[in-house]
Amino acid sequence: MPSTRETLVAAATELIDAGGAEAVTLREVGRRAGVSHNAPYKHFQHKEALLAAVAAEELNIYSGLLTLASGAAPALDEALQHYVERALAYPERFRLVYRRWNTESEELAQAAARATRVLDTLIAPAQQEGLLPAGPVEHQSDLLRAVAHGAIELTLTGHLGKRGEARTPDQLVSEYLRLMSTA
Amino acid sequence: MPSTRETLVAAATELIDAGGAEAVTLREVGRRAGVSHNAPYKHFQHKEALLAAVAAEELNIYSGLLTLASGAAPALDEALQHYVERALAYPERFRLVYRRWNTESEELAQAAARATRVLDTLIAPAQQEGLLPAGPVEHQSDLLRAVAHGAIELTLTGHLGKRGEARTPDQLVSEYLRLMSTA
DNA sequence: ACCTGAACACCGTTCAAGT
DNA sequence: ACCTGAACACCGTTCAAGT
Repeated sequence: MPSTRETLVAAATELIDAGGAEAVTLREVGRRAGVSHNAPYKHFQHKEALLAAVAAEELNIYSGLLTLASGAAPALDEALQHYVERALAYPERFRLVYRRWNTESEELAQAAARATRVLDTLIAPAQQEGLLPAGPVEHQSDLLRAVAHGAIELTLTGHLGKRGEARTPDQLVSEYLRLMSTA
Repeated sequence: MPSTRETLVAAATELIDAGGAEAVTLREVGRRAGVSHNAPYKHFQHKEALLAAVAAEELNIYSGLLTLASGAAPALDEALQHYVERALAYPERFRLVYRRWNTESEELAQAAARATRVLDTLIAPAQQEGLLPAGPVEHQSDLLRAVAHGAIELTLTGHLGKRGEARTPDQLVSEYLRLMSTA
């Protein structure tokens, strides 16, 4: 049976999926977990720390998707498709992960470092195949993250496709890769 | 002398600049404007409508920057630099503009449509000079917006440059344009 | 070590009442 | 037409007290 802490994280995740991070109240989390409205304080320093735990969990899932796409060295485009797919499946978790973090969380910092590392690892092989331009891995990695993040975020907030053509983030990422490729 | 409505918008903008949209309370807005805590309801339907007014104002400034960069037909890169500069100068307004809007605001919808139109206008000339790939204007426009938005947002939230190299959004946008250019 | 219930200082929003 | 003050139903957080 799950610990109270796990139950609290699960309840918070439910609320996030249903209405976003702003819909999370410790009182409702407590209610769903079957504890009092301030039991969370025995497991987390404050509300922000509970949210950080949810964010770290989701971020680690992203890292996993970028890793195991096809065993050892997943193709970059395939890995990115999985990432975008996950973001659109759990949009409110995505937005939580990329919020400005108001609290210091070792767990979250490590998850972020891992995700960055995992993506970086996919860059060099793609460059060797001519799928991405040459140059510092960090540059290609940052640009790729900017495109993917911007496409997802603008779609989720409804700021893309105001002209009615309804382009999806994965189409944008694919097009980016196509334009960058010399292969 | 400014109307009460203008005073309220100014007070809200101050609070946003100081602490982000979440730091805005109608009670503090009223205090700064020298009115009661629910006077805002005589000018705005609810808090979200007040925030929408601030967002529309800033969005129109973006459109202006993209337009008048050099009179008639500003260079794309120059226009984008001004846009990025503005976003970094008023980061909390930027984040407000690109929030998901929870309220229907005609003012805001028009401001957004104008901004989209203005950016689209810059694309075709850039394509003719070989600065951007050929193809539908909407495609290049969406990609460009994704890169710029992602670069700015990831920087503001502290999710870029975890490796310590501290690349700025305008560097990323410049690099994007450089890689896309065939001129 | 973990949890509860009352309390505190806030919120956004509504409403009756004033000018 | 515009504003006020009291009230309502919420919050996050703290604290003394219980097991």
